[in-house]
Amino acid sequence: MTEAATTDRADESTLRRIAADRLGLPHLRDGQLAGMCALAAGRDVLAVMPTGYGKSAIYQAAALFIHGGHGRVKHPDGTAANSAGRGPAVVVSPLIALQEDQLDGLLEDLGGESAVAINSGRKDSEVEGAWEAAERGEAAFLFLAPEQLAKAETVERLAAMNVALFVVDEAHCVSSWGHDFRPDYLRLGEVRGQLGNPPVAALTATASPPVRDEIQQRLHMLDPLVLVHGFDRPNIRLDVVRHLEDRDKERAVVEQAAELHAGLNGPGLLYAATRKDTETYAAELAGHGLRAAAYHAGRKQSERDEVHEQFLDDELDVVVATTAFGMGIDKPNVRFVIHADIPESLDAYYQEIGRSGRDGQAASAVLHYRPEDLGLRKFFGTHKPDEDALLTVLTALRAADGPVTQKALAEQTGIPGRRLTGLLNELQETRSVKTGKRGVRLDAGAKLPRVVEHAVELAEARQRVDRSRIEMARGYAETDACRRQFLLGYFGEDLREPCGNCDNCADGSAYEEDYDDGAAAAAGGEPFPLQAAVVHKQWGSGIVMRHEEDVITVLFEQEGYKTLSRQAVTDGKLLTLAT
DNA sequence: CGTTGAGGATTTAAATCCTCAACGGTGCTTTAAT
Repeated sequence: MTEAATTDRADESTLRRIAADRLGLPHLRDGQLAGMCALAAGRDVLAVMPTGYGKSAIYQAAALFIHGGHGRVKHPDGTAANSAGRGPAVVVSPLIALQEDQLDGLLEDLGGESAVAINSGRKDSEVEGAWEAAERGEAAFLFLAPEQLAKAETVERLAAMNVALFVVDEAHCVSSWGHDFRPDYLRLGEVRGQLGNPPVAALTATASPPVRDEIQQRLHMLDPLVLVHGFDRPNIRLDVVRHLEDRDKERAVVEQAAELHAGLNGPGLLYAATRKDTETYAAELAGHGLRAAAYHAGRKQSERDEVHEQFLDDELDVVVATTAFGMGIDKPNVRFVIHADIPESLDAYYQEIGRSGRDGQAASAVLHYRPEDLGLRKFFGTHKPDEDALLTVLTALRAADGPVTQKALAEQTGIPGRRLTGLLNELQETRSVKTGKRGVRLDAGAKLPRVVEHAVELAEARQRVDRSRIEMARGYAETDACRRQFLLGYFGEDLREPCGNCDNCADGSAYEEDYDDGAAAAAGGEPFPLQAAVVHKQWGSGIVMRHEEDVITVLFEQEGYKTLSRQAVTDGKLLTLAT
């Protein structure tokens, strides 16, 4: 024990030295060193920290530590690995632009070919050069998108070089994109296995408890160290403006942008739900004399780059954007974030408003809300499984004798690769279909129509959870209580007092009808305290997320967020504390 | 689920009302045609 403790301290000082000397970080913030130590010792780490806090330093220092030969990493299955320490950290990043940013930063600090990237934006010769730098042991970091890891050759080539760490940046994408938009995100846990189960670092700026759980599960993380830091952003003022008519909302949004820009004397973001709306708002703001530009995925890459650059250089007052704008943006002086339409979840909302006030100065987040706007979010979240296609895939799997590679399956069924991945993800949820080293296979005893049915049920369950997340966003918009208490509660943080910096605190409604949690708990009157694990007769196990005067909100694993009447809970004995 | 725009019907024959279909976000990669 003592020996191990001494060694840990030695590692700690080595990591501090690496951070200071090689990454230019002489002072580490809360959680950074703990994360580095855990990773360097082979433990998985999930870091939930805002952009600019220094999440990346966690994996960077740990990777340099291992890559430099300090590693004595033991994999969770007990096998030793990386004693030579020459393999790179594989960093999965959702956007090529983010890969390039990270790469530039590392090359500035470390030089040479210490970091490389593999993506479609590079010439074949560059890609081959990157591979060779990694194979020589020169590159300590290799950046790529999850789609690259969908290619068997890529995974095989990586597996041959003793990967030091498996890093998933913007890890909330696993949960938010993996289920439809970018299905390769759901394969990362398997890929990790094929790479010999290196320690995983999952990094994200925002993730509510169920999203954290899903990240851990999908990446096959074992007993990870979960670090949550820098979550509350008290300098961001929170407001919600409710509207009945669309026209009134539109006018109010434009006026508000002009007012906030003048009042806070700085640039801001305006988020709208559709591309068309971003164009309309940008034109109207320009009519008010503001330097405004629209940003969405339908614009040319060159135009998007220009908007991005102008914004960073303070040459724009407002960027009007869809959700396409923002990931990786680290601009300190963004003074306001206005939402013309409510986002699909508070996870998305918190991430978007978190782009303001990074410098700690006063900033403002205003949500313009109409209940009707939730309809579009429901539509975006509606993806019913294609039962015929599922059956086609299952039939092909049944016909095959033993495991089939995905490539063969694609040829056989005529379903293109990406779509097939999505279908296989849905089928794998049922556990009747599994992916092994030699390919995909179907359980011998499985009844095909039953498997399809099961896959549909699971997809529907997921959709129920998504709907409940939309309902939580509605709850935020409609609450009379402190907005910050609501938001932080959603992320599992307990803010004891109303914040004093939101509209409901300002008009006093946050102090009325206040169900005093602390007092009730102290008096022994609250049988289900915040964060308590509970079991519901019908909905199974969950966690208490929120108390109000007459209702309790519980997050159920299978059903999502449910609001229960306190009366019914007390009278009907619906809930029991989990043991 | 809600908004929008086209087209037809109605009636203040030039504007208004109605119905119904279409549409709505996020990015990787690879390939074919200029």
